[in-house]
Amino acid sequence: MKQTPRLDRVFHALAHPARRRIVQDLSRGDRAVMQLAQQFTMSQPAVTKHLNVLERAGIIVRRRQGRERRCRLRPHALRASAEWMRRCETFWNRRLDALETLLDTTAPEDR
Amino acid sequence: MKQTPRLDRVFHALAHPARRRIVQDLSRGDRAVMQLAQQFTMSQPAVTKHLNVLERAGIIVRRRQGRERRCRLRPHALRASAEWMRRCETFWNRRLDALETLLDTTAPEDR
DNA sequence: ACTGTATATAACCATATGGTTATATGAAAC
DNA sequence: GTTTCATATAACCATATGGTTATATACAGT
Repeated sequence: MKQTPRLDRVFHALAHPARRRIVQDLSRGDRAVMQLAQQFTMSQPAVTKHLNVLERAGIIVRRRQGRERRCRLRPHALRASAEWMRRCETFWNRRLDALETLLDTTAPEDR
Repeated sequence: MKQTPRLDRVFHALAHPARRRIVQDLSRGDRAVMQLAQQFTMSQPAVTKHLNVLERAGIIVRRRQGRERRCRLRPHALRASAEWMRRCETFWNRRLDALETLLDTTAPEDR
């Protein structure tokens, strides 16, 4: 994934349980990297890599604060992906509605 | 990803543009594999692989019909993922609300 | 300046992903 | 039964992913 568009990156970022857990944690407030890393068995560099993935997806930002780097969620970044899924369901429902209408109008006696 | 839970598989499945395109196409109606493959420059086996990913995620099902195999969307499979994202936003909004309340009550003069 | 703490980077490794071509299978048509 | 069409599988390849350990960097405290 060299220069992948947002949707790719966001969905990919959310496809890993560790990253989802990070996101959920951040949805309750900002966290330093160590605070996040403590919850996992994996090494600190591994956590940093996950944070990089989330940052590239636009889901989080990191800013220095003293010697820590605090991570903050930008849930706005999830919007497009959520929209995509919603739209998909909408189409589907419209399809179901159409089917129902069809059944109602063309073959009521079959039901 | 050996025995990954649903969320992992669904998000991963949606992280590829070809697979999202397939899903969008299927949201307009069932399609045979060839019908789907024609839209892409990639080979038919590549498309089959993408369909496998979508099927393992529970997003589509395939059934024989004559010598074709028709693909059908099961948008229900997207539900859990959409919910997850929605919940994440909800937490975030609650946090913003709390912050606002805090600002209102503790330091109205700073605004 | 020196030490410790927080985080990032480098180098490495095993496995997964996404693609290819060639071939096998399954049902249809002749 | 042989051919043909639709699809899947096998074998292969390059690159990406997710992890590790060791090391570098950045700031804080003394």
